[in-house]
Amino acid sequence: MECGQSFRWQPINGWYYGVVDSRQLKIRQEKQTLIVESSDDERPDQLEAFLRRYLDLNRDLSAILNAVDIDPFIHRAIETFRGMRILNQEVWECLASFILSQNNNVPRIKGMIRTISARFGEKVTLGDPVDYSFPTPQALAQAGVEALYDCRLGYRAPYLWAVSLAIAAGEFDLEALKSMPYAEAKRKLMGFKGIGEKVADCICLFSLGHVQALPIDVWVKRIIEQVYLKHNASIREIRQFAQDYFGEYLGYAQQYLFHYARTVGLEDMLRGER
DNA sequence: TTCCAGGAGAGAG
DNA sequence: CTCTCTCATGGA
Repeated sequence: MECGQSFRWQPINGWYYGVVDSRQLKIRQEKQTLIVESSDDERPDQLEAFLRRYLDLNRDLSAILNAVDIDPFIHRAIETFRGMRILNQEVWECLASFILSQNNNVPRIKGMIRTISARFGEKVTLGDPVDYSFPTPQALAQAGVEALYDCRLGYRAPYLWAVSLAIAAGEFDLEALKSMPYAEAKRKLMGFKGIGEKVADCICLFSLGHVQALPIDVWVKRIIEQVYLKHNASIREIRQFAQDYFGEYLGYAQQYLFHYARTVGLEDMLRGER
């Protein structure tokens, strides 16, 4: 919930509160049991099916972790954070959120998303705290680019607005994206201004199920350069190495390394070498 | 004050 | 193809 995939979860005295697909969820894990409340009036079996999908619980995690547990560095990350999974997020929210993420820090990304949700989303709550659904493309398109500037999105405002317009007008089919192979979906996404290679990979990994995708941000770049290659490298070289080295579950490997470097420290990773 | 943040577009070489 | 500059904003 806190590893930088979703910007919508907040820990409040032992629970996580978040908004997913227009419902507020309140969740807590007790050993092998997940305790869940939803603001939506939905059948328990449907909610369970939804969460299994969202939390990627139907995937054999140990098989993936065994496949990428190939050196002391990632081994330490895996034993520290075993259980962390790649979420299957709603595509539109993921796309819009990572447009806002560029050249930005996590607290402010969360703030921007909170602002546009409060202004253009719908209220959803279990009581306290109140939260808001992520605004639809139609809502943002209708709001106008000036209203998005007012949300302090900076130069990202026109990027988000243009994407909202294209989707609201039916010029871009989000559903079609889901059935495309990785390379095609990525290329399609990069057609938008404001979506470059890194953001496209985030969308592919966090909402389209392409676990081979590798978002290369400043942290992943540092990790591959300093821990593995031992020299500065281009994005192309980093991607080629990582694909050859970690294989088909590259996206999962990346998330463990990324989270370890950010929370424990890159220095600690480097010291971990014998 | 200066630096940096889950980058990307535009232009130059 | 790669390199460089610039783009808002706010927290450290």
